[in-house]
Amino acid sequence: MTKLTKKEMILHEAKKMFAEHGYAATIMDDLAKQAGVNKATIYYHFKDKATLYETLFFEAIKRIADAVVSRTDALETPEEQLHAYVTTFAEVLDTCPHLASILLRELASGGNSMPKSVLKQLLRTTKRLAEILEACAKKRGTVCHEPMVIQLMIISTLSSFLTTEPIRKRVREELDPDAPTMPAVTLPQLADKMTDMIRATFTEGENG
Amino acid sequence: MTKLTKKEMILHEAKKMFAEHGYAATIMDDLAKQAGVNKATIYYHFKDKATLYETLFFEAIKRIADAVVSRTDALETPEEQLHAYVTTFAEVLDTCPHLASILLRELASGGNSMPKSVLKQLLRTTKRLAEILEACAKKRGTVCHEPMVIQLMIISTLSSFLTTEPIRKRVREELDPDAPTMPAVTLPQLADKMTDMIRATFTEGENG
DNA sequence: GAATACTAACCAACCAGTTAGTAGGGAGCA
DNA sequence: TGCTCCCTACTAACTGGTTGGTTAGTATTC
Repeated sequence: MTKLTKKEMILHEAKKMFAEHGYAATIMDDLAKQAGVNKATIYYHFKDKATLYETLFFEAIKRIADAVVSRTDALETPEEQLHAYVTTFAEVLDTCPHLASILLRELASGGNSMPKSVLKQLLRTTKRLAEILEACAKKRGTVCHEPMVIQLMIISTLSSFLTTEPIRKRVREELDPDAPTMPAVTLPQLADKMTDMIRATFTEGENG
Repeated sequence: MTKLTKKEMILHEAKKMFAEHGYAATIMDDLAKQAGVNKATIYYHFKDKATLYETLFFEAIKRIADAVVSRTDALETPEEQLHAYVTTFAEVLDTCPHLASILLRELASGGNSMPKSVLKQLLRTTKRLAEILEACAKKRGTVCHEPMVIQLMIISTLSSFLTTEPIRKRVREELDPDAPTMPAVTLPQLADKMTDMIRATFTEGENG
């Protein structure tokens, strides 16, 4: 690993801290200390706390959107595309688990502090998923389910799976060592399982 | 609606504010103003900010756990129980949508600030779900899937459905009026759909 | 008179953001 | 080569508004 510049150190530590503590509870003095930098250096590189957050959030979400769109575009059948969609989402979240926390927090606050730029990237993925689901539905002669529900399900489930590892550990250690805290499931397995579940909503058929 | 006591007003407004802004960004002066109460009155009724949060969080989570356990206990078949489980979760969250935000935020932070008392209540529901899923699996001769994954999926999906209404509105208004922002789906419908999806994981069979 | 419910005013710590200034390196010039 | 000028990157120290929590005291009820 090559030595990081101070600006990179700030970005790196900020991602961690925003994920761990949330926007409000991330303190700029602490960030400076963590990054091994004078506080004013942060303000030299970034306008203010909000801008720093936006920069970070946008980069991460764009990485997901790009990956999801390009990976699904390369495939033929909508079923393969669906699988690639979920798996890619999972993979990118896994390489940047901080994003999972940040996303969940944004969901929690109803997107209060979600910049428009970020929302646009998110919408890119939603539209891609909508196309895929519609193609799936058409093929089987059923209706296309509301894609945003599926989208929400995918994001929130994958994200919370990643973020709750410490909770599950606490449950095992403090409360009940025999609790069903899914020791064996991995993220790719979860992605596969979710793909299956979504596919099943088509074969099950509509009863509503 | 009968007039609320000051203590009740504090609890009521606090729930709203913790949900909307999160723990750190909820300011006690603002809370006092919102509740129409002197700030010292809050500290007369509650030891400190953390205790207020705990009290509130515990009451809400206990309400869910009680409802889920008693409602599922009253039913015979595991399929009915599963449906009741999801539906009850959805109903209670719906009557107290603030809890959804708070839960998501706790998931996001890996349960950092989750009191043990709350965790215990949550574990009660997880164990109940594990029993139900095991019964489902036994009946069909398949394996019991990791119940905590299903639990996470249920909680995070229902919660984010409730909390993201403002985001979806923003998408429609600011970005794209034709975006697939699920205008027609209601919470009970979502609960039904999720029940179906979970059931499907049993009939689909194991391929791993 | 003692307990309960409440308040105005206060305080110390905290924290986002600023200021005024330094170190160092490169371009232009004699 | 030596000099000035400027620019980028960075810092120690400060500021002023904010915020969790306290205090000392009042009104009311039992």
